Amino acid sequence: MSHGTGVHVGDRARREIVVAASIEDVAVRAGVSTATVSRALRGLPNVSPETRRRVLAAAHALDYVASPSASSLASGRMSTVGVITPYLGRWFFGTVIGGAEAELRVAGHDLLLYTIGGEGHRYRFFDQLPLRRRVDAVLVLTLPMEGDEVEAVRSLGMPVSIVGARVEGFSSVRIDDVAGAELGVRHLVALGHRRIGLISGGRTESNRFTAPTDRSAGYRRVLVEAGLPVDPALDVDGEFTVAGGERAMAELLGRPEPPTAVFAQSDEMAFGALRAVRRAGLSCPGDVSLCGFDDHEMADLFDLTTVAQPVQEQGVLAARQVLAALSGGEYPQASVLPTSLVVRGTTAPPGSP
Amino acid sequence: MSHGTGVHVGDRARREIVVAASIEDVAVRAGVSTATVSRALRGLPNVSPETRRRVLAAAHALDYVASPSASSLASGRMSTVGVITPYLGRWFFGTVIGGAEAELRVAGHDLLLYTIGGEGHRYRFFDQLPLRRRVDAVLVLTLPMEGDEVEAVRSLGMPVSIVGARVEGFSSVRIDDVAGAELGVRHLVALGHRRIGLISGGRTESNRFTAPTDRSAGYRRVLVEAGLPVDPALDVDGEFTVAGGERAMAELLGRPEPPTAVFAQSDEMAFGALRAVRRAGLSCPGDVSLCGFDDHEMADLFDLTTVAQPVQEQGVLAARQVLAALSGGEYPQASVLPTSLVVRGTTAPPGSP
DNA sequence: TTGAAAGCGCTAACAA
DNA sequence: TTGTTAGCGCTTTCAA
Repeated sequence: MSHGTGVHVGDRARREIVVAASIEDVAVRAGVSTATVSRALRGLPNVSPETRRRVLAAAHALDYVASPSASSLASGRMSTVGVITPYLGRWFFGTVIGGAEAELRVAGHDLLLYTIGGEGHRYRFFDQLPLRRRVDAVLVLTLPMEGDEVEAVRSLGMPVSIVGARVEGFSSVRIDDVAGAELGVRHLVALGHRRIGLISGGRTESNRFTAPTDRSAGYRRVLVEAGLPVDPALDVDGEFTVAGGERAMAELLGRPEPPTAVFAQSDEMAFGALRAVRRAGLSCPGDVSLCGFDDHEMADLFDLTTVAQPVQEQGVLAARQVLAALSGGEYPQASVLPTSLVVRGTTAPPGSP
Repeated sequence: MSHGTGVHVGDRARREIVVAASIEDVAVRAGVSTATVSRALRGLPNVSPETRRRVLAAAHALDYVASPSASSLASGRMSTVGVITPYLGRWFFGTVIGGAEAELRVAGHDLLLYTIGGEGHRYRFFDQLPLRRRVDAVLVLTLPMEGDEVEAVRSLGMPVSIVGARVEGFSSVRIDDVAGAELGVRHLVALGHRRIGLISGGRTESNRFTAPTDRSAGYRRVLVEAGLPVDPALDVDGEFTVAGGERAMAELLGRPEPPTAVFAQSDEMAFGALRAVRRAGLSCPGDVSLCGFDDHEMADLFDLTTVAQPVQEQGVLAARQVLAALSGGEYPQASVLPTSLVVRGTTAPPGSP
C-alpha cells in the first residue's frame, strides 16, 4: 500500500476505498512542515493567521482527521475517559453516563465503557485493569468497592471521580442523602403520621456505599426530632429492588400495628411497595402513605411522592472534576448536590378517604 | 524521564509513580527480541513453548501491558467498536449495549460510546464522524437514519451492524415485528374481542425505522384474518412515549363506540394507557383489555400482558456480526429474532368482572 | 523459530 | 513564526 495519499484508490468495479490523508499530505498541500500543521490544527499559538488558514483549507480539502493512536503515542494523552458502572439497563446509571458523556465530548474526550455487573467480570476487571493504558481518567459509578479494589484503581495513578460514594484521595459527586431522607420523612410527619415505616436498601453492602446508611440516619433523626419512637420492627430491608420493596411492604402491612406511612429509600422499592399495597386490597394514600427516593422517570407514572436527586448533573459534575484534574486543576474535590421533595399523590394525612 | 524501566521511581516523600514497562523491557528480561515478545504475548504460532514461557514470566514480573496506541498505530487495528445510540437512560438501549459490551469484551474489544440524542449533537456527529479513525466497527441502535446519514456511516468503510432496522449493505439485528404484533392481537381476538384499538408509535419517523409500520401491519392482518373491520378511528398515535400512550388511550376511551381491547406498540405507551384507564374511572381488564410490546422490565410490575422481545441478545448478536466481519467472515448478514407472548393480568375476555 | 529493521502518524524539543 | 529531528512503543516483513 502506498503511503497515505488522501485520494480514492481501487478500480471502478469495486467500491472506492479511501486511504485517509496523513499529516504529511496536509503539510505538502499547505506548503508547510508537519509540525506547523500539527500546531495549526490544534489551535496552538505561534502560528500566523495566514498559515493557519492555509493549513485549515488543506486539511479540509483532504478531509483530514488526525490519527488518535498516533497522537496518543506521541503525546502520552489518550483523550479518553473510562466509565465503570455496575449496570447499564437501569435508568439511574444510563442517565448519569449520558450526562458525563455530553460533558466529555465537548472537551474532546471519548468515553470508554466498562460494565462490571457480573462478579466474574468484576474480578477480572480489578485484577487486570484493562483500561490501564487506554484512558486518562476514570469515572466510577455507585459501586461499593472493596479495599483492594480501591487500591487497584488508585494504582492507575490517574484522576478518578466516584459518583455516589466518597473515597479518600478520589474526587466524588454525591447527594446529601441524610438531608434528602429528612425531607421525605419530615413531609410524612408534617402530614400527621406518627407510625412511619422504613424500607431500606442493601444492609449487607460495603460501608463505602453510604446511601442506605445515610438515608436511614436521616429517617431516624426526623423521628427523634419529632419525639416519635424508632421502632426496629418498622425497618425492613428492600434490597434496592422492586421485588424486595414489595416483600418489605407486605411485611410491614402484616405487622400487628402497621405503619400509616412508609418511607422507601428508592423509587424502585416504592414501586414494589405500591404493588404490595394493592395486592393487600388496601389503597395508597388511603390506608398507607408512601414516599420514595430518586424521582425515577416512572415515579410520575405511579403518581409517587418522592425525594428528587439530580441525576444527569451528577454525571456532568464527575466529568468536570476529572477534566479539571487533567488540566492541572484542583484534585481531588468533592461535590455534594441538593435534593428536593416532589409531592404527588401517594402521600396524604393519615385516615384520608 | 528515562526510557521505560518498569520500576518504581520518585523519592520516598512523594507517592511512588510507576513508569509502565515497555516491550523492550520484557524482551531484555526474557533474553529475546521485541518481535518475539510480541508474538509470544499475542499467542501467535511459531514460538517455542520454552520461549513463550519465559516471555510470559517476564511480562508478568514487570506487570506489562501493551500500549494500545502503539499497537494500533503499528497494526492499523483499533480493537474498539463504536456504539451509536439515541438515548442511554432508557432500559432498552442500556440493555442492548450491555449485551454488546459483554460480547465485545470477550473478543478483546473495547466499546466507545456515542450518544446522539440532541439534534445538534446529531448533526455534528454525522458531519464530522468523530469515530472515523478510532474504531474498527460500528453498532447503530434503533436510530432512524436519514439518507445522507446512512451514506456518512457507509463512508467509514467499516463493518456496521444496525439494531432495529434494516439498511442495505449493513448487517442488522431485528425482531419480526409483524409476527410479534400478530401474536398480541391474536391473543385479544382469541379472548373474544371484536373491537380492538391500536396505539401506534411515531407515524412521522423515517421509513427505515420499520417497527411501527410492521407492528401496524401485523395488527391489521390479524383483524382481516378474523373478519373484523379495520376502523381508522381506533388507530391513534402514541408517539412511543408514556404521555403519548396516555393521551391515545384517553382518546380511544372517548370514542362513541370505544374498543374493548387495545394493542399498544410499546410497553411505555401501554403504561401511559393504563393510567388513562384509571383516570377515566375504568378498570383494566374489566372495562378494557390491554396488550403491550417489549416486555419492559416494569411490565411485570404493571401486570401487563405483552409481546416480549429478546433485548440483551440483540446487542450480543450485533456485536457478533461485526466481530465476524472483522475476522473475515460473512458480511453483511441479517438476523431476525423471534418474539413471544407473555400473558399477565391486563387481558381478559370482554365484559369480565 | 528467532532477530533486525523499517515503519505506523503523530508531537515536542530544539534550532533557525 | 517555522522547520528539523528524534522519538512514542508497538507490529510486520524479510532474512537468517
